[in-house]
Amino acid sequence: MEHINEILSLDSKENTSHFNKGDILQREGENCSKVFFVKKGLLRSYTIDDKGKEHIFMFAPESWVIADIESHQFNQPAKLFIDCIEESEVIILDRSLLINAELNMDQLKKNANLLSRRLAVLQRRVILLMSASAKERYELFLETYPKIPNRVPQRMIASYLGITPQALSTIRGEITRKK
Amino acid sequence: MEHINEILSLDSKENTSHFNKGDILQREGENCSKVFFVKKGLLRSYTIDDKGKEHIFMFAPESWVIADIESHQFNQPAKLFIDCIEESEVIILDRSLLINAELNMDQLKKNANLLSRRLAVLQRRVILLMSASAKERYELFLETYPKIPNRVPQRMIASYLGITPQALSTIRGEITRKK
DNA sequence: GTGATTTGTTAATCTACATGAATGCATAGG
DNA sequence: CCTATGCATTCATGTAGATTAACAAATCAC
Repeated sequence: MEHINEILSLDSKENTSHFNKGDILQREGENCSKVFFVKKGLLRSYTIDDKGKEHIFMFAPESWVIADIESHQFNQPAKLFIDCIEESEVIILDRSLLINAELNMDQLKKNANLLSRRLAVLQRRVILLMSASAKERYELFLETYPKIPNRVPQRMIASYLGITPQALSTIRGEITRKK
Repeated sequence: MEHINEILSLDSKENTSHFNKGDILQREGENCSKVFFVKKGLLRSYTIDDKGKEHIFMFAPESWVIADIESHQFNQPAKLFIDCIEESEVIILDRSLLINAELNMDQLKKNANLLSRRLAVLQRRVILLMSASAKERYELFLETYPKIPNRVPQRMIASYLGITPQALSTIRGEITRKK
């Protein structure tokens, strides 16, 4: 998979910022057009609904890109919070760089491929949310992202799956009991 | 919004195929790498789960593009069915055209923008599926796609929202009763 | 190290939505 | 034209997962 630093041929050292666990890189409502490339560590993006409940949209481990594309595209203030689950090193880019940059053909094609991948993943996620039970979604999550669960508290996995920590705990109980 | 025929500067008449209501353009399991641009009419893509239940992934009215990006990206047989809700005129392209075509800079940038739009829409959809009630999702659907409901049976709207036709009927009852 | 906060688990209850079945209407096909 | 099939609605019942609460274990703050 192509990565944004390859695409833009970034000099990584100069552009890298360092963050501690819990540091918030973007807040809901902020006027923000940043794109975050994770060199090291683990970020997440999430919304907080009217009842104060968090809903994790995605995790971004090493070499992933994370951004609030909806807000960028519709020129709205940020809908997503983005923060650090672990101590992280992050390259922060402005979206305009990706739009206006003098990218060559090859870089543009890589970028299109990166976007297509994300689309593919989201297509799968939507279909799962509509058609699969919480247990099925959890099991598929473990298969698809086997490294994430070791680095992330259960309650965040529950939040990503769209269920409560209690429900996830029960599911985990069922799975281990069966073995 | 840029459209795929602009991007590729297609001679639309030569490439257009005609379909009747109910015609199926792609079936699950097929080895398929097509992209469909809707010149006229209305298509939809959907999965059928183990219990035989349909889950509509998207509607594609005039000037929209519809494809099974997940299957394309991961080189898998199609997961989605694609068929006609209305009599339609469709430009069928092979995905390879979009990858390998000698697109110029401008076309590539338009394509990236098109992909970003779709990502933005899917980001919103995932967040809604996780955080909003069926009623909220229905009301937002009406706001976002005000023309679709007139052209599509209720059961398909229900399927798109991830609920049963009965549940949607009850919601509609509540809404009209309040007015 | 000690108290305080966060986390994971279990259990009792509640609720949004699914399921299944019955009914009236529309549309289609012979 | 009449019958058959599909569609929307309503209602009775079932259920996955939410909510609330209680508790033990882990982590954090100082």
